[in-house]
Amino acid sequence: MSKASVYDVAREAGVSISTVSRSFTSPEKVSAKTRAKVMKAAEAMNFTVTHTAASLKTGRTFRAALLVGNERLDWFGSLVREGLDSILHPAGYDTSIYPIGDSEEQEHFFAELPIRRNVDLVFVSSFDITSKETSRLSSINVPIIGINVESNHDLDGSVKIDDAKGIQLAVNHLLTLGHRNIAYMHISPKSSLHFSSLNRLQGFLEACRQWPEPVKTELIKLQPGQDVFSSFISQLQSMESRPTALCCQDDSVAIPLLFKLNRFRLTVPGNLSLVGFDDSTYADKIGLTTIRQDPFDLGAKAGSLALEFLKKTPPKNPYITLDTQIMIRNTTAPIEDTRPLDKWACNS
Amino acid sequence: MSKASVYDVAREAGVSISTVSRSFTSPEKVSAKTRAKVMKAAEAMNFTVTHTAASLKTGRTFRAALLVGNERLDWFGSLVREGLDSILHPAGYDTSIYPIGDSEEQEHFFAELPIRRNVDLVFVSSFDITSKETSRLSSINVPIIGINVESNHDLDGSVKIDDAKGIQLAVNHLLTLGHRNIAYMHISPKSSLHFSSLNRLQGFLEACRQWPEPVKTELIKLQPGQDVFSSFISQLQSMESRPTALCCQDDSVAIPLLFKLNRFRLTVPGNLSLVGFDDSTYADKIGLTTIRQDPFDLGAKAGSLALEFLKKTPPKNPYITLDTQIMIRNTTAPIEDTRPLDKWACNS
DNA sequence: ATGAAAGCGCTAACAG
DNA sequence: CTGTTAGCGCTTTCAT
Repeated sequence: MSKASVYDVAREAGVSISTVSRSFTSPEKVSAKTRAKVMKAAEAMNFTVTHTAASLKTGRTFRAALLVGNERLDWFGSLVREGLDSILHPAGYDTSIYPIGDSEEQEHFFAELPIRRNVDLVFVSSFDITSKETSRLSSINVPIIGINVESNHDLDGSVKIDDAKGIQLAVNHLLTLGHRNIAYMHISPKSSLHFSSLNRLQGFLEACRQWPEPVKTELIKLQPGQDVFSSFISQLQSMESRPTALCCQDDSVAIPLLFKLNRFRLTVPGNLSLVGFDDSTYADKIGLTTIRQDPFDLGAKAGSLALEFLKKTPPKNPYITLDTQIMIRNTTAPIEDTRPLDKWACNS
Repeated sequence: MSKASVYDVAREAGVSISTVSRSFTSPEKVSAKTRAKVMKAAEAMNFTVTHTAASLKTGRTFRAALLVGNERLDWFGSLVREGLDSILHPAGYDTSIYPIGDSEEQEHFFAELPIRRNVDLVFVSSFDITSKETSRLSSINVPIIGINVESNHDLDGSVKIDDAKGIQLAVNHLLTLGHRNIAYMHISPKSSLHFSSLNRLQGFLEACRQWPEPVKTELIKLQPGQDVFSSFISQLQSMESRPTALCCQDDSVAIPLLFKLNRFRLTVPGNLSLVGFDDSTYADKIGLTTIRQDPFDLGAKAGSLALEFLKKTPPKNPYITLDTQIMIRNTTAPIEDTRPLDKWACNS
């Protein structure tokens, strides 16, 4: 039976209910002997503290909400979640996901704010939340931590990476290898106007511009759902000069492309140096040079940050930017090793 | 302020707290006019029902626990979670993950059963739980649903796929294409003795055996972390005859292998037909023939099942097996199109 | 249809 | 160190 309450345990152990309660919540306030008695009785009766009842008294729910966009939780989202949980769960917090998807759903959520008084902590992960919404969110009076969101406005804390700096790592690697004609492939921003895509694109352009020698850049747009390889080959035709290197917005475009290139005998890095972004699934096994970010760590850092707020010792700097790192593997090579791209692009 | 309670709303609306409560929990028991008043006041004061307080009275926590192994939540796990949430969240349930990892953690969890009286629903997803544990779990007296677990013992319901049947689909496809020498590549079971790997392996063997003509089979073992391609090539050397087709335990071994094969100019399906399992990330974009399962659906079905139990209308058949499907793409071809494997395998 | 009142199971003063 | 007591915010009979 799962019906034992503090009263039952108290009776069984021959103590008062407060002693039972204390044995669980602040063991140091109970003599070892008494506690032992209590614990024994509790065990025998399969007693467990009911969180919901405790919440009522303490005002803490030990719940956290993770707000995400309604896209399928991808590589990034799942890892963020895990990182968060890795910190929060041991601290006694349960995290649930609140998908804030289409704008109707979103409107409803922010109007009702169903999490008000039901969570102690709110995390907002990389979705396009307006500042009006954040400010409304802040009315629930619990710490709000952003994970990979653009602005820190009305956020108690945030953890993010510097996308522009990341792509700069990629560009500089290519420039150092001697490449002077570099393309950037990205998903058409009209459909997914996530700021981090924008930052990567701008970071790419900026990094090329800053190089002392002239660097030629080409932009390749991808419609969502469109075949990466076909788009690449098609848009190559209309370029006046062919790039020797290609930066991709993220691994999820680089990997299928790399795959098709291999399949159609276009060698990488022989014909083209290729860089991804994320260091996500398969990047390592496949040998893709890419920019590494660690979503698990983003989540974990966000969790720790949040816990600090709860301790009433507000962290000195609650706005964290994590470093990215370039993982140099087998898809980039010096320009000397690269045959001119136009040798093959036209008749493929 | 987030402090409005039923009392505040009652005062504001000029009604009793019971009326406020009823307006939210059973609106039909309140006259439309009164309800309107209540709702207006509630809105004005940003009132939201506090779940924890409600739980205390109703005995329902509106929480669910998803027990998983401690491996990183992968493609499968994340999708199961999402599917579960897609049903449970709209029904008012919050799901949190309880990683039951190393055996110490596991022991502690099952000894303490910290979720007792704290969740209304328990899901157990694909990890190796012993029947003793399941039975202990069932002592908490809430519906327990298995997702992709082997035995239904002590489980109120379960949702799974038939792994053996799935791999059979793959084998029969290859046999129909004329292949009579088929290899199976799997991760060494000593490290991950998940039953579904075992079922796939056995299903493979069984399917080959059942074919009216003699079929030669080869088993290729993979140590976790070991390079797939190197293992493949190495073990090929010691085979007396070379397979023309290869079934992989799952896409996560097929994809890197396919990639390396392409890179090293070993054509698929020209030299070898290749089949994966899962239809996971990139399988589609890359054109991998594979067996499709839908973890999202597994989760969703599990969620619906659980909800039925809560309605006190136990579903007639709570043990569901979902179908798998073969996705025929570009990595399999008739035997006539396949050059003998030994033409290239030895000098690569 | 509405209100009064009694807890749900726990924690946290406050006493002793 | 331990016990008594008063709620936390809600739901739910039971009256009216």
